[in-house]
Amino acid sequence: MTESESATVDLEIIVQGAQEGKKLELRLWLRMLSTTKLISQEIRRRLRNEFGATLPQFDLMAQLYREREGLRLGELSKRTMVTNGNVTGLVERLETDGLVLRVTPDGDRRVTVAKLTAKGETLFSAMATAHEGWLRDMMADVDPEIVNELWRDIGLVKSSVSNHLSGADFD
Amino acid sequence: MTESESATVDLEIIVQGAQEGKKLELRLWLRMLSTTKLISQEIRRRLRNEFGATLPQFDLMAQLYREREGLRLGELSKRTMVTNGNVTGLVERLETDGLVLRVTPDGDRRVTVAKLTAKGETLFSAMATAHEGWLRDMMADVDPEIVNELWRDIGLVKSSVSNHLSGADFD
DNA sequence: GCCAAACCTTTGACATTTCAAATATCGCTC
DNA sequence: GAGCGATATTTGAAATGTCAAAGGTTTGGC
Repeated sequence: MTESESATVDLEIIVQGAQEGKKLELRLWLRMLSTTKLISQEIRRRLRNEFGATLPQFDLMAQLYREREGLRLGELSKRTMVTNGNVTGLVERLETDGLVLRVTPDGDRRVTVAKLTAKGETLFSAMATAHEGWLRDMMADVDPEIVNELWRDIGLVKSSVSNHLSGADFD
Repeated sequence: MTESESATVDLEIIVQGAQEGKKLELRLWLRMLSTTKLISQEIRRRLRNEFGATLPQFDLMAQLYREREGLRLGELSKRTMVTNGNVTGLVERLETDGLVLRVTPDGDRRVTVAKLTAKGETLFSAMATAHEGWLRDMMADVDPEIVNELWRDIGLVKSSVSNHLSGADFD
């Protein structure tokens, strides 16, 4: 029935020779990537089954939920880490579904501001509650202390990566 | 250098109220996700600029590089965590580029086996070397001890998640 | 006021992604 | 040896994703 046959897949197979103390970073990366994919797929499946929504839509609405006055599309693009062109279509579809509203402010006609509708706020609120529970469940076997450490240490990775990007990625 | 002001996008904004000891799992997830996106985008950019390849193509070739005799498409699908239908198109394009070969074994005509060509092996070998270096560079500021810990602890997360999937997904 | 540079969004071409349904083949039972 | 269920891949529709180029708008220098 499910399309994915058996899913404890292992992207990490690529490495295999890394246990000798070399390629630690590659090994970590592959495990991060496969774990993230696993969690994403689970969340996507549940969002779809229980709310008929997609993960990118959820991500976008999450940003708008925090900014009730709405956000410019460029700002949405930065916060969701999605390209401008992509945001255009995403917002378009959400507007069709009546979850998001698009407005052009008087001051600057280059700008489009997206904003959650009442319907959008209601839906997102429900999804967010469920979403948080799913994550708690999925990570139930992990000691909260470890969760905390991971949060802190992944922050170190994020900082390091941010400081070693090739493309000009600055504000 | 904290990532807060300089360009490092922040999916984590969704949380904000989590620092009080609640929603630890959500907070971790958002940081994992944003970090993974950041690294993925950097790798994608470099693969594109330096090799004219895409990340999914690289992932797929990585699996084939480890199995010189080739892999069935279903097996490729599992290992790359990509759906069957997706693998079809991916392999199709790689074959067009002369990097991969498709063969139907005599024994079972339902099956398609994909295999790297000599050209594919040469290209992947170069990409893999570069790829490993990129990761080492990006994580250069992180203590190797921490990298090791992260690898181990993310393994705990992965296990926990695997044991709490809704779809029947076991090996 | 004018114009060039900068800014914001959209568009278009293409690749990737999922899901569900369709195809094709194999294995087994009778 | 006909057919049924299981297996393996492909196909098709819709959404997401990147990138580059094109469209409007605004701004600043003159």
